[in-house]
Amino acid sequence: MRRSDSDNSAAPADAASTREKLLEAAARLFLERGYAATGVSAVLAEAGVRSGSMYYFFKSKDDLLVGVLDRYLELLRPVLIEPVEAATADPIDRVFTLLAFYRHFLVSTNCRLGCPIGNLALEISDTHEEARQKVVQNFENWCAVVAGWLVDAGERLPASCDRGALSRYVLTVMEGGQMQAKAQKRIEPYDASIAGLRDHFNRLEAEARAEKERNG
Amino acid sequence: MRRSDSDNSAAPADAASTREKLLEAAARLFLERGYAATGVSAVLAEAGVRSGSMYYFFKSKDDLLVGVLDRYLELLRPVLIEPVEAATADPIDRVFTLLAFYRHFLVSTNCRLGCPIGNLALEISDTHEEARQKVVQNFENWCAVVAGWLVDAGERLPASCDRGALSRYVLTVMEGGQMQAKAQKRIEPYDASIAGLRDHFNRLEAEARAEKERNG
DNA sequence: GTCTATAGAGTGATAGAC
DNA sequence: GTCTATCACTCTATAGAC
Repeated sequence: MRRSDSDNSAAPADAASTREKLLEAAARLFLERGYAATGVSAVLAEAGVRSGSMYYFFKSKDDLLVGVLDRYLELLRPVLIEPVEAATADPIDRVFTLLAFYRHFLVSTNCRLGCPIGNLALEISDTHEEARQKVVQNFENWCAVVAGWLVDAGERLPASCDRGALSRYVLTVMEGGQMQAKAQKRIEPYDASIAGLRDHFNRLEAEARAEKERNG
Repeated sequence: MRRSDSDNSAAPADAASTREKLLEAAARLFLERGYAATGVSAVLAEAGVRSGSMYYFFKSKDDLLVGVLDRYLELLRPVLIEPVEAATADPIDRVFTLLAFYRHFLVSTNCRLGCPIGNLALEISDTHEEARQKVVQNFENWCAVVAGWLVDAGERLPASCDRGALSRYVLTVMEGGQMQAKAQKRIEPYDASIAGLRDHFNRLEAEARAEKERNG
């Protein structure tokens, strides 16, 4: 399957690179300005790509959005989860290390941007069905990882504590905290939200310890 | 100041009504489609008003957005707080009655729309400064009311518990829960979020009771 | 696969008569 | 205060040469 000899059609050059540049530019602009407020022409300018090329890879602006959300699905583990697991061994600490990663991103952008998935979730869920499903998948995968850590925490959480439900609660607090940080352009609301969650975890861990003592 | 005799200029007819219709239409459409995705012409059609009239009351689309957020500031007490306080006397229960009001709104729209303020918060905070400040004011007023209830709860919460911080945490959970409900088009994620918060409150109340016992 | 050129509809906003 | 008409621009998307 060499393409160098008699393949005189569609010479791919670096096809991946063009597609990549479009996804990267679109992701950045959708995050900075929102989906509807970002014109295709802005994506093209940012990517240094011409209209014809974009519509070769993506059949519409909507399709580009779906591509961006697919990219986020791919990036979850290498960009977020693996660094967290490498940095932190303790399963409960991993949850808060993950939340600290988001904090770092917030601070490094002066709290202007917020969560890429969360922003799109609210903007497009009711009007772009395919993209909405990708948002849900992003949330699901995120929660599955966190739920795994909570399962790893074993007896450090009460036996009655539903790990899946708690992982979704962690997402709730993370997104709610980022929303307020973005609105206020200050990190404090995010920190306060995580502190609230930390307090909740402390109480869950205390209950688990008491449980353990009672049972010998 | 009668306007019926020699006032041959700018006969106000029902000026308020036109402005009102525009705000109502804009609020509905911004909620259903988002700010950027809503054209001025759609607002005009929905309100049954012509372009010239709109630009008499609002100097730009942005200005209309600010007007909508001002309207939400006005509506907080009559539409949300007063009904909650009328329905529920217990200060801590009032918090969860308020959260149940949002649940009702979510369910009644099949979880399609979410929180009007939260949606706009993420869409416009980074690009529309004046509107962003109105969003912040909406959040502040909401939290001030909730914080007041938490203060009313007195010794039912631990002495060390910061009521203002807790009110913001309640907002965090409410917004994060609505985001997931909207993304999934199901009420369950919202209910699970509120259940998580309820569990946290239960533990805070338990600690307050233990505190009280210790101190006589 | 990439380019240019452009279609065709829609955008926010304004002017000026009434 | 409301109306019509319209400007100047941007939007997404496509056609067809290379």
